[in-house]
Amino acid sequence: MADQSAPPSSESLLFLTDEQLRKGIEAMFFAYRGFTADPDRILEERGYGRAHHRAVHFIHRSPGTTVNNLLSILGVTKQSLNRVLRTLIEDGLVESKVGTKDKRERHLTLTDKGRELERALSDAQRNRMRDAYRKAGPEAVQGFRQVLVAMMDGDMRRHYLALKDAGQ
Amino acid sequence: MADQSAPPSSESLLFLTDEQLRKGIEAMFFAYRGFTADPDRILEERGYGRAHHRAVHFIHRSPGTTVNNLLSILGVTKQSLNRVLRTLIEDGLVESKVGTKDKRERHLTLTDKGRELERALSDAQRNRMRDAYRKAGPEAVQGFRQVLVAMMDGDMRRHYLALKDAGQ
DNA sequence: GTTTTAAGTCAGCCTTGTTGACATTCCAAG
DNA sequence: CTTGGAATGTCAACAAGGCTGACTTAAAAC
Repeated sequence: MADQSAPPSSESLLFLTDEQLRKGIEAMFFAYRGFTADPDRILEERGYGRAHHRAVHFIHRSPGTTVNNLLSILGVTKQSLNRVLRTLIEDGLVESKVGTKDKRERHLTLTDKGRELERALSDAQRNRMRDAYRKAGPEAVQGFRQVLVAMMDGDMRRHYLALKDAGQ
Repeated sequence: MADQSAPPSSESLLFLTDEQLRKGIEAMFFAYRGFTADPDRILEERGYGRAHHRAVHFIHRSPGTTVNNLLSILGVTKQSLNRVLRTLIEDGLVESKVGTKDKRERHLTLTDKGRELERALSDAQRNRMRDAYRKAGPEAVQGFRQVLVAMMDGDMRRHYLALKDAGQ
């Protein structure tokens, strides 16, 4: 599924100067700032940080996910995640239910309050993304996603592709 | 939400469902991990962090830049930057020279040792970027950059565009 | 001569990452 | 039934790298 598109074999020469690549790197750096700017503002108002955002996002995306699964998606230690998760549970944004089949596992879901925060964050981020897409045009969107996927490490690509997708 | 599986091919109206936007957001998140993974490894070996990388990158990019200019590009406080800059100067990677015209200013340049680190970091990062570009194809590269630029905040876009560019 | 600007420094705080050690629970294999 | 190991949680300590606020020094600007 990863790469079956026509390899640029025949004219596989992309003229990629160091300067062009450098501009790509810098674009990534500056764009990521924009990407996180709106959520950061909302989070700060409510006393949370990016770590909370990430947790809320992926719990929303995969309701009932286990702590271990979340750990491997987020790529942090359980101690680090636990601190964040604990405050979210205490504040009533996340619910942790002991597994029925395997009672060692905890299944995480958002509460109404948690969904409300997720809404606010993802609305802001989607608006930014939509504006960027509109400015760049439909063809750009395709290319954007393709390059990003190609930039991921294998593990992360696997996680990315595993997320429920309502079609490209 | 019934059926949006058809890609909006070359339509000027973008059908941007929440799901599509969400996948873009997640792609950005996972890709940024890949983007920083290689430099992070190199930095760790040498006892530096991403903050050092950013400083070294932009000093290399704009030799002789002042501290104030660097501050506005990086978007951090001078106390934060100073801590990083001090270790780089102590370790002999960066040189700080009093300005000739305005003696309040310090002009920052990389030493040979600094250039060596910058080389290692940017080689790794460019290789990743080049591979991603190759996998995605030439048209994707255009779109990638366009969306990223559109995603930047105004200030950052200004900085980005101001960086010397040896042509697209 | 006063004010403003550029830079540096000190102290302290916060978030979010890390290790390491250890307790608990409980599934599953022997 | 017992035990090993997996999944989770928790405590403590630490580090990087953000932040604010207060303050100094030097030089430029007015």
